[in-house]
Amino acid sequence: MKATITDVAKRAGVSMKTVSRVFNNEPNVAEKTRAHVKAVAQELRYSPNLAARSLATSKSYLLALIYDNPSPSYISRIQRGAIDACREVGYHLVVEPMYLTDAGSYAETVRLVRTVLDRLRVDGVILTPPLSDNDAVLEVLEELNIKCVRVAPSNDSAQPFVSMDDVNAAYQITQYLLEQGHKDIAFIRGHIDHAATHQRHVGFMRAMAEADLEVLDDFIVQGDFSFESGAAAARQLLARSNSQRPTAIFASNDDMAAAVISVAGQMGLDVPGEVSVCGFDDTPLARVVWPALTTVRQPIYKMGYRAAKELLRHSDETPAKSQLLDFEIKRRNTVSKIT
Amino acid sequence: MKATITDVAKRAGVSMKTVSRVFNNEPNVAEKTRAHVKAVAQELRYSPNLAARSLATSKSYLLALIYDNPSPSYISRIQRGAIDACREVGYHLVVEPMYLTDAGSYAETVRLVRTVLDRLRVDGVILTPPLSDNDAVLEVLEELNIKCVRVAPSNDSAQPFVSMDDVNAAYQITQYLLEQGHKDIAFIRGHIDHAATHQRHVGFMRAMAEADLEVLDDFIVQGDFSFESGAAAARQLLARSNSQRPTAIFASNDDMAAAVISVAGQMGLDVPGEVSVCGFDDTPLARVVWPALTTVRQPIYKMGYRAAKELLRHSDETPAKSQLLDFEIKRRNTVSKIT
DNA sequence: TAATAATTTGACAGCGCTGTCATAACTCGA
DNA sequence: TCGAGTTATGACAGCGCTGTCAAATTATTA
Repeated sequence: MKATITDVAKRAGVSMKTVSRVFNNEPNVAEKTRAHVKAVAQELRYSPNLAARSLATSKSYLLALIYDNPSPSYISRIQRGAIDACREVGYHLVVEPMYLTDAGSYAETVRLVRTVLDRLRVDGVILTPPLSDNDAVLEVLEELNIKCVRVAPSNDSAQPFVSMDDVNAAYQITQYLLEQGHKDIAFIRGHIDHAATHQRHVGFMRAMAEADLEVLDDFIVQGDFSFESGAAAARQLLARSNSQRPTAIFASNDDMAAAVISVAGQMGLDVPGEVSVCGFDDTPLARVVWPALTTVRQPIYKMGYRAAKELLRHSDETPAKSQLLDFEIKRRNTVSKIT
Repeated sequence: MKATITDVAKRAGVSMKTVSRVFNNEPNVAEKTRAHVKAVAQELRYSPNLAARSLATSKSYLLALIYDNPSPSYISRIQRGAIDACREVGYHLVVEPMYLTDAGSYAETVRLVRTVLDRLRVDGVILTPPLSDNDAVLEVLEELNIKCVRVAPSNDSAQPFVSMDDVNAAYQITQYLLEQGHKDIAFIRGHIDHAATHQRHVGFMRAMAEADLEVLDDFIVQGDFSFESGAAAARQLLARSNSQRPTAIFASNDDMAAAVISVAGQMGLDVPGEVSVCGFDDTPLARVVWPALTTVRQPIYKMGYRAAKELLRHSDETPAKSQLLDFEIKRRNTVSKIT
């Protein structure tokens, strides 16, 4: 049915091994032979069988993206980046969501990770937050001896990671608020399991401290990155009387920021006239809400790309390297100057 | 390093074949033997090697999700459904985005599909719109003899599909608008390549026709499912003077509907007081905009699940079966009664 | 030109599993 | 108790490829 390497070899009048060499770009094949084999292969529509290759080399030519993150836009950007990197070298990406809550017990999830990896024997794993900080998962990976790159982790296990400087980004966007004359700035924290939650908080506090501004306890509200939690936080913050109300709210992601805008609208408060808002992430949502959200653009696609790239690197070259990517403050229309 | 079937066989004092039988739930193994083998396998932390299995059976235990759809939320719901179905039988999902425009020429994309499938030899493919109607891709699949299930297609190639009744859904939501007393209803069409675009249009027209209402040409505006296209359409529709303006706008997806709400807000028009809006899809966005959007809930997760399930069915059972799933009208806050 | 080195090629085993088919071990009824 | 029928088990080849290592060919040098 499908042409095999043997077919090509026979037809080209060479050994299987030579065909193999050609398809793996190995050296020591005469240019003439190489061209000929390629031609024959093309003619026969031959393409190597991954399974056989995999069995022979004990590599799977597969990377896994393991995630437990409810944001489709985040995941899909990571995914896209990873796939693009995979394609450059003929790899493929298998996606494995791990919804800890769904699966019942925590231990059960770890077991699922193990099962999946045990069977597939992928050549590398990309872990997104909050899984990138999950020690149990990391342990399984180590035990199974599978390379992994973590996206935006906080703890420093030995594993390499790709990340951006969340602290600095939060610091900078807070500074921007400060420059616009805001002093009474509230902060909505993200999900407590995410490393970024703490980092962004730290960045915010640092900027405020440097400006010698005190932050009221009441102006720090815990959210969980969901729209609903943002709405609840906003209601709490905006319910105050005029003089008591923050002039700006920095929500630590876009969903929560969108909720703030929405709640403000419902309460008849003009954004950015009466209250300024910033988010974090630059999800598609940020451009879709009105007014368009001032936020931090995370290089999410690039993180996925770089993570996969790192996994795909021949490890005999330079040692694994973690990377910090650039972010960008997107000034749009939800922040006004205070005079 | 990793335990193989031979190790288990030796340790359990049986042949490899018996171990194999146990792991494939084949009959004709004594209960006692079965239990013993399982115990030994557990002890050795054995799990079968997919690649070897794949080579021996010429099945890959892999399904592919091939898509060319810019909506992360759509894709991620399909993906999730498909993965859940895969897990039930130990399969895995590899994702392969195909961005026709990115790749340059159209032919090149088809070539990419072929390359990817040629190498991976997945056991089945799920195609989402608009790829589900792409004849060139379908042809490649046929030629490679790979099973496929299409999600929400329009044309009827022989391939099975999962879908919902878009015509009927559009019909029903239009009727709902009609029941609320609206007569001047505008419709924003989706991307012209998507089958759903036409189906929803048909449903809308049917409801209007049955109510003996004429639809002005100007009240049918072409969009492309993007927020921006929805905004443009909305500006055009809402710029009219009061008496000329539609009292309701039915956008054929949520992104465009969100744009309508946003533009209305910018123009100082109250939603739903002065203009009612409905969308289609029930994306997360629908609950996040304000007021919350009245829309049609598509069973997207379920489509992914069913599509994979169909692919995974032993084809010797009943023949391939296409399925039409249920939708649901979500009445939220963007439609008001006209008196 | 012969000897040596470098390059190119191929034979063959084996990666871990399952399909086929033969054999062994049981049932059970007469 | 003996075979016929049934169930349980195993030997072995081979899926399509690559790693190893030896052989053949070509290039280089003295």
